[in-house]
Amino acid sequence: MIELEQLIHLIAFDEYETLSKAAEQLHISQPVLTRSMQKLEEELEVPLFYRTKNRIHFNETGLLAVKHAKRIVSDAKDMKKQLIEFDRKLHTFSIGSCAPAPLQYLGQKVSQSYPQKTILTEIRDMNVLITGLKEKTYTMIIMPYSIEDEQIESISFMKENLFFSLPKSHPFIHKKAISLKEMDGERMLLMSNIGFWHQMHKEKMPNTKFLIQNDRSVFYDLVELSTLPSFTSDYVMKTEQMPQNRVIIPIEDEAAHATFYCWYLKENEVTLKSLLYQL
Amino acid sequence: MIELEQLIHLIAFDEYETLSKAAEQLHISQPVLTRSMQKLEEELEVPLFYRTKNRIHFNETGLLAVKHAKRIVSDAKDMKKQLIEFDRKLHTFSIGSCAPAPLQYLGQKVSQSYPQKTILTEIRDMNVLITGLKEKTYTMIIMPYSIEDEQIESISFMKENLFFSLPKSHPFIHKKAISLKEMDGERMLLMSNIGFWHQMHKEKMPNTKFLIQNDRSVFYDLVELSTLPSFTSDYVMKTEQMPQNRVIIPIEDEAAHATFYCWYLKENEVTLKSLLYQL
DNA sequence: TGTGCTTACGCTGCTCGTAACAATG
DNA sequence: CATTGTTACGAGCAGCGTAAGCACA
Repeated sequence: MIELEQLIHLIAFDEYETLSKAAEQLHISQPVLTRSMQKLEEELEVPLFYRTKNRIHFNETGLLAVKHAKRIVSDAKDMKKQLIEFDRKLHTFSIGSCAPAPLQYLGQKVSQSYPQKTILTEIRDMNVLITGLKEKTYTMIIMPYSIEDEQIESISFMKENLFFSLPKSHPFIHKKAISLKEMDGERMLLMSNIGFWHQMHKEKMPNTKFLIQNDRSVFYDLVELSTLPSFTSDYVMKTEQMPQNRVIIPIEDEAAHATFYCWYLKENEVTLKSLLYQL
Repeated sequence: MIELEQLIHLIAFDEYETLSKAAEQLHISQPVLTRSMQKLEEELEVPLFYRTKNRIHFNETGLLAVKHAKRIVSDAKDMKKQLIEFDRKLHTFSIGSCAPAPLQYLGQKVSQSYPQKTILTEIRDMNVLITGLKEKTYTMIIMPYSIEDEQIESISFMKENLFFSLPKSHPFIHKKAISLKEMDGERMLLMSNIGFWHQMHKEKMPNTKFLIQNDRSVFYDLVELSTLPSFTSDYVMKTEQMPQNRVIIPIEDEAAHATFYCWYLKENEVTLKSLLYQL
């Protein structure tokens, strides 16, 4: 059987035009190349070169052989790449989410249920998530509504309710609840990367100027030191310390109350059983 | 780089299910297979097997690896086959003809012009010839009419005229010429494998019973020893000895006079120059 | 106890690089 | 005489098979 190494030599000779140069590029001695090509011809049982005493170049069969060789060698390299990628996916639990809170929660649960797996989490637009789930980029996605179709199953696993976080100087601090519309028109602090909540804010509060913060600690500093209103949620309040100088007021709108669902492919139900049991 | 041999081992293990059986089939010792598979895993940088102390079988990645391996190995084997076939075609001058006489003539010319080439000659139906020329099964074909299109060029190179060969007892022996129609209705001796002439005979002499002979020497014996009419041609008479007891009469019909043309692909014009010059 | 995989070990022979040689321009 | 390809030669080690070890049914 021919060897891949011989094919690599062949391709190098095609590229560098003389055996000497090819040998140099391959970091082998030139006689090795001579023999390698001789042996390849023997094994293929066809001549691949025209030879004169100190010059060698491809004949037509040789040129055809190069084409085959390139394909085979690239296939072999592809094989390695694809297997590594496949193996990586086997050991990765990939979660895509429409919002940060349920992602954080689910991430914890997954790392408990599958301690040997790498966990990969992302916040993305909902249409991207659905495509990704079907294409198996994601093992599981988190969505704010449920589904049940031929491929996909879903279960609810947490709720999140938004609140206004107002400075004590704010005129609304004595209200029992406030609507988004009532608050619209001010300037507000807002974290970036909050998934579908961001879209909701833009829609329901079109006249508000959101001062978007990428850095979590900067955001909290500003909440503490400024009189700008901001949002918070019951999940955030459970997991993070609240500043003292703020009044928390419920939001009336339906849109500020989300129920989150895990979506997963039915074909993965068995593998996911232990996790689903936890939720 | 992985080796094709390792992939062959992998495929054998897939087929025979235990290393021992695969090793036996491959005519190698079993430890060689153990090491070969270990090394393959190392080089691919992924585990391919589940192992217990005395049992080994594929994991999911391994099954995928087998698929890749099968493709690569079969490609490598294909490479050899295709190169051999390509090389063979390079050294073969293949002629297809509609009739035997011009084929014999052209065959001689070709073997003079390309003494290093293998010459392959066939008599086939004309539509088969044309397809074969386009598909490069034939280097050149011989047809009874000319052509000139985008791909194909043709030149005339010989004529052949048929004659009746009659026993001296035949009533027509004093005629200057006879038509096919006049002779129709008798029994006649005919060689097989005479290409398009056969079709012509059947069309122009529908009431004649042709006694077809496969063996050339039997045909000549019958011509000599029987009183059955037969055909001959100016080309045949030039190259073969004529029996004494026969009278040769020209045939009137156009259909009994053929001009033969070499057809070849324009792209081959350069390669064929020395031959074309001879014709 | 037989089957199957892995590891240990020693030997063979393959393949490497160096060197010498031949041809070419 | 610099460049290139082929052949000769000796050394090193890669990979082979045998044998021993270990687990399992």
